[in-house]
Amino acid sequence: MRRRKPDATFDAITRDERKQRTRRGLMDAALQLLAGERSFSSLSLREVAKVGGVVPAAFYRHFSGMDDLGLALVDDAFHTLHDLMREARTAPLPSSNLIANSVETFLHYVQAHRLQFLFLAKERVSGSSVVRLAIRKEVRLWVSELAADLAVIPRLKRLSAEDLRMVTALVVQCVMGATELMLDADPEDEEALAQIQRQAGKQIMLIFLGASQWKSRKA
Amino acid sequence: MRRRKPDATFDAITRDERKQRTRRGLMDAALQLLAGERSFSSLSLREVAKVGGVVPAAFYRHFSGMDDLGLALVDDAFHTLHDLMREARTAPLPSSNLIANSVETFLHYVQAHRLQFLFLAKERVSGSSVVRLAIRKEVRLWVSELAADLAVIPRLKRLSAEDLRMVTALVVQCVMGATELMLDADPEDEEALAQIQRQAGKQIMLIFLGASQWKSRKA
DNA sequence: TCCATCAGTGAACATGTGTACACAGTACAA
DNA sequence: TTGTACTGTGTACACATGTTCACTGATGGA
Repeated sequence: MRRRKPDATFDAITRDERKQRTRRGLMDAALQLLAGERSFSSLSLREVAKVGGVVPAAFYRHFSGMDDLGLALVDDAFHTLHDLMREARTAPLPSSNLIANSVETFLHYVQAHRLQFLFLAKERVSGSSVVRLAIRKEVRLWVSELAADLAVIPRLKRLSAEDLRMVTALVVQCVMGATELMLDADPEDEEALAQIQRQAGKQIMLIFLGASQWKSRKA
Repeated sequence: MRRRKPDATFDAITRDERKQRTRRGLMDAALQLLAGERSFSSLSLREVAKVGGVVPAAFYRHFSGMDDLGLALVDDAFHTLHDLMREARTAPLPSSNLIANSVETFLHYVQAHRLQFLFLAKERVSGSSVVRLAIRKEVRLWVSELAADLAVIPRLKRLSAEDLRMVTALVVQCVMGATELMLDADPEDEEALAQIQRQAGKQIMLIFLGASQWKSRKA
């Protein structure tokens, strides 16, 4: 019997490894189906199983149902996002046009993980309540982290905690909006993508401009 | 045998009127089903027909399919929104805290037409491409209108057309974000709603603050 | 070597789905 | 009053769906 599979390396195919692979396959199948105009809640278990190259019943060996798959996708996507944030924090900070650079970095990242962010953008607002709440929780967490990061910027130091969070929420909203636009745009159309990126950059700069003047007006 | 309709007047039931009524019934049925955690694309024609109090086949007397119903709902919802805008334009303009007032008015309106805005918020990002594109088109139109309205504000007069649109888009994004939050919140929880409203008001004031300083920095 | 474990199979089920059709009752124009 | 147009009904069909079950065959520990 054949044990060689045309894999990258000699297959050290432990059973667990194989299981992880089909699990991943199911998740990718769902993402791929989502890439079109479908929404996660309109996907059927059988459909996902078929694209994942597995019989419906086998689906249950990995997930208890579609909701479970959804939660796994949420975890996965935010893991990706978390990686970006960590990476960005340890990178050198050219304070000259930090904002434009950050926005550019972020949106490139979105492009590179298009399907995952597409999933998040869609299900954040329309998914089953389990999935939706999971996403919202993670987004809130993200806002908190970002607020902590922004707190060290001199111009924003004077803001109260509440106002800082308000500003951060606005920034995140702006970024999410730009993300949605990018996901809706043709991924090949470089110019359109650049345009979206430019506008988002301007908007965030404007927010910071407003924020730097904020307290003085209230005081 | 048909049920009595407890209408305001004796029913002067012309046939057209009756037809409009069941058509409306189907649209309301869809909205009501959407009120839960469902998304429009996961609704079935039969389901809508049942809640609308009509047999599946009768559905086709009013819509050619679910997509058609979706488009009708988009039209309807934006008609509602358009009414608000017109109303707001003709209202007296207390320029003192115009922003806070406008935000309050808008968000109250959202509450009053909860189901329609819920539909828009969900399908804007996740629906079938026909419905989604229809919504995006209307939103762009709305941004244009709003930009024209904002162009007369003294502080914003100096902005270029492109920058004005950029600012307006940011305002709209902020409002849509607040709308989503309201739709997710418990409609009974007055305090939570007020909190969302307050934050949105602050955010928009901050945007205007930034906008009023914008050109001077570029010049 | 042997054998328990377990990812994946294939068939079966009850139910839900979109759509088509002939039909029924009635508003309305003639 | 009569006839027609038309909204809504009931039934039927072919197919998709979620979930279950007994099964198979390879893996990997003993």
